[in-house]
Amino acid sequence: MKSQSAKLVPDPRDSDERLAVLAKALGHPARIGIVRLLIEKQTCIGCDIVQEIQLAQSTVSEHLRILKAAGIISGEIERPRVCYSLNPASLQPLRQLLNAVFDDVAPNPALRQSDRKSNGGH
Amino acid sequence: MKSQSAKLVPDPRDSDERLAVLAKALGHPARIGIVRLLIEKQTCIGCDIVQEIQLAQSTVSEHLRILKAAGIISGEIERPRVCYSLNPASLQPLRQLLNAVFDDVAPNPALRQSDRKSNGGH
DNA sequence: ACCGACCATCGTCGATTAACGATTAACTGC
DNA sequence: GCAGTTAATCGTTAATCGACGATGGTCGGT
Repeated sequence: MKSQSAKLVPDPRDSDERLAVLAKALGHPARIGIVRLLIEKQTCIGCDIVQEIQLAQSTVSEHLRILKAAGIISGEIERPRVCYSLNPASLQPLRQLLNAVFDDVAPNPALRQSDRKSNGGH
Repeated sequence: MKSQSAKLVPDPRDSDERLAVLAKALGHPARIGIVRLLIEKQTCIGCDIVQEIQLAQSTVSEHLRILKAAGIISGEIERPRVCYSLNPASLQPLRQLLNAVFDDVAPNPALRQSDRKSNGGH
């Protein structure tokens, strides 16, 4: 038994995996388009997505499935339609990573961004 | 003639493509790990990345190539090493999209999320 | 009770990706 | 010049992805 159920020290690799799943789910133009569509219309959308994204219905359905699996969107059944909506909280980790890239080392309170780009010599 | 050289109206699909490239480049745990490593150490790193990421040198090199191709990192040759560093500006579009996901759902006063899930009738 | 709308799933195909070892290239130091 | 270090590249293999049509299931309307 490896007995790793107790997560005293959160392995960064664990987090990497989750972040990669999120990023990968966004790693396709059609899925970016779906997300953008949901940002715009905000309210849930049904088969309109198939109209907007120029792909076969089954293909769009697959993209929706991937986004759903990553937790980025959620579909609410509303017969005979399905209403999709964004799940902003799910993207929080990825957002934090990107913010960290900008703030250089933001999440670490010890390292201020006083010398952000200075990095004088090297 | 399709005459699409003049971009009077920026096609959103164009942007989708670029965003997807960025997201896809981040869509792998090893590459997330590299980015995180660069956030931490900030200063450029050489072959230490191979040490940190538990993969063969050639594999790590390939991941670095993908990140470089997406513009997320850049490598500065410093023989016999190569110094890698993050390219924060490249991630700006993706960051903006994620911020839009958060902002657009919340601050819209017209559509409160009071009946987000309730959605009684329709 | 049937038809049509909407969506998910399955199976398939080609294209792409991930990983590795082996090799090559560029430079440092002796 | 030769050996050592570090990266990039090549070639191969297995796995995954993307797209599609076809199929089936659930509801609303007539």
